Amino acid sequence: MDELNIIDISKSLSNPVRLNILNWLKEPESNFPPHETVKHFNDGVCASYIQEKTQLSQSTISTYLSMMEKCGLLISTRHGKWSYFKRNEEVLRCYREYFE
Amino acid sequence: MDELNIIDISKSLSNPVRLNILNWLKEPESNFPPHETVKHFNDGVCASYIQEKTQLSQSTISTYLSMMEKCGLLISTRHGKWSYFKRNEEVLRCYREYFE
DNA sequence: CAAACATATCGATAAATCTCGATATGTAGA
DNA sequence: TCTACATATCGAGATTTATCGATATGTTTG
Repeated sequence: MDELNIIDISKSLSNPVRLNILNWLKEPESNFPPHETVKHFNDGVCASYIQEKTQLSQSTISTYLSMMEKCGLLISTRHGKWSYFKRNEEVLRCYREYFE
Repeated sequence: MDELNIIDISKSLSNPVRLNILNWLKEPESNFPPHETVKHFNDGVCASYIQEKTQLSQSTISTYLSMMEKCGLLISTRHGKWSYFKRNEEVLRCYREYFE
């Protein structure tokens, strides 16, 4: 992992809401209600559930999720009209290893 | 390590100059000239050497080093009129573990 | 195709950060 | 105590980030 990515990941992690999102996604079952059309959390949690939990505006959360995806922290998957987001554990591992 | 500290550490790490400083301090011998009054790097590197290497102003680097110390990333030690800075490996370990 | 809905993008404004020069503080030595 | 020097702090302007409402895009279904 190169330095540019480390900077962008660190920027994502330097905001409490974004840090919360990353933490909530560790255990979607206990932090979010079940999805209606998808019966599992294999691809993570849909954006609207995350937005609802944060109490910030839809546009803000969409921007946050997008920047977290761009730097690699999250993986997004589109199912119909919903976008699901889950943690990218491999990128997180690389980020940790950078500081070893 | 609580969330507040994670935020402040992430902020420190989200600036390329500060990230460089942290990396340089991994190997002071190969990144800095020897000190004159102190014959080792046991307490890290003095602020003026770091400032010189970054090419930023003295006040900027002093602020950077201070914020990196406040969040725990660095340990500072005063020897006479010089302040030495070294990595705080324990805090770095806690930071890494937070994301496991 | 039209309506409904989830998400993304576009300005805009307020707040925070970056970075500096100027100045203050602390320390060593004449 | 006076000077020199290393570091810290202050105040300010430029840049970036946070966050919003409005609007655009994409998807499903009647």
